[in-house]
Amino acid sequence: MAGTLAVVGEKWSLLVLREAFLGVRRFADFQRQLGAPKAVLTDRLGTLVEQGILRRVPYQAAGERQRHEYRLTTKGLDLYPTLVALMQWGDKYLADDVAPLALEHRDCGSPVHLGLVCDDGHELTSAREVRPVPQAAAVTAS
Amino acid sequence: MAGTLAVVGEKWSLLVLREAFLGVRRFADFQRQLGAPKAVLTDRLGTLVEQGILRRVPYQAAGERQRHEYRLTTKGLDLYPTLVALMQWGDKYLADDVAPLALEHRDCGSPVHLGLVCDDGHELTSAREVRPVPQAAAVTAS
DNA sequence: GGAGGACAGTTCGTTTTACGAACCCAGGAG
DNA sequence: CTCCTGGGTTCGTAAAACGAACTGTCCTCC
Repeated sequence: MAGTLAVVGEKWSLLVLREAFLGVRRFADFQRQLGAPKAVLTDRLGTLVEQGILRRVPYQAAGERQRHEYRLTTKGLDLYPTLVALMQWGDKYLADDVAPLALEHRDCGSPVHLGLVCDDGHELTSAREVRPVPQAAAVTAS
Repeated sequence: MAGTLAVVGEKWSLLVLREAFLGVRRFADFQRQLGAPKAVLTDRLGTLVEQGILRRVPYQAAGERQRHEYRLTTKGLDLYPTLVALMQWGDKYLADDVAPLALEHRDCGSPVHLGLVCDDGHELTSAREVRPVPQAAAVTAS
């Protein structure tokens, strides 16, 4: 967890990723949506690319010179639950004036939410139902 | 989401909460576990209390003077999925040398994981299966 | 009753980081 | 040839984080 935060815990990283999930790909659009200083944005996009969370893909729009855009990798897509978790908490407790975003299952149209589920199929409602069990490190030596 | 990050997105906040979920309650213990500067810790604990994520509870251990400890509120407990999301991503991609923590359902003993589920009961495997639908703000007017 | 020791902080000076504004460069459009 | 846009870089300043030292209260031990 500490490691994850070291990777995406800097000030704008997760917001950049949110925009990426919403389809933003170009530098200027990130900048407009977030209002972050360009220098910071350059740095954040750079580290996200370094970490393999985003890719820089060259592309060429008609009648424009070559540019590159930023797209999520699988590693980046797997951060989705984190974003959703932050979003759901915010929707529940912060009651922003900004409209929340509903998520629906593309296949069936039902609303989607994030839940803790156990391999027996129960869905848990509270953190209290979870017991943390420290694991031995993956030691291969005797 | 931006709001959530404004609340818990500062540098040590989520790590403090992780420790809180693992049962840490006292200032000195947080400090020892995290190695954060005391000034920062004071500040983070303060804002978390202000935000109603932690409570400061006075208590008195046998043969000690009165102290106060920090405990999670419901609002704080509801951040658990966020922490789990960060943890699972880290376990998957970061392969720290530190031992991961397994989570099991207190009732049935099965491992617990975080998943996106829709109200029809499907569990989704990828962010791609989700369609974000912008909501109108909660306007009560016509 | 005085010394020493947690515990829970403050205070202070230094180093990082974020911020905002200005500047730079390339390619197309007019 | 000049202007505009996209994607940056380079400043100087303002805000955080850091680490070490200092404060104060109560408790135990001598």
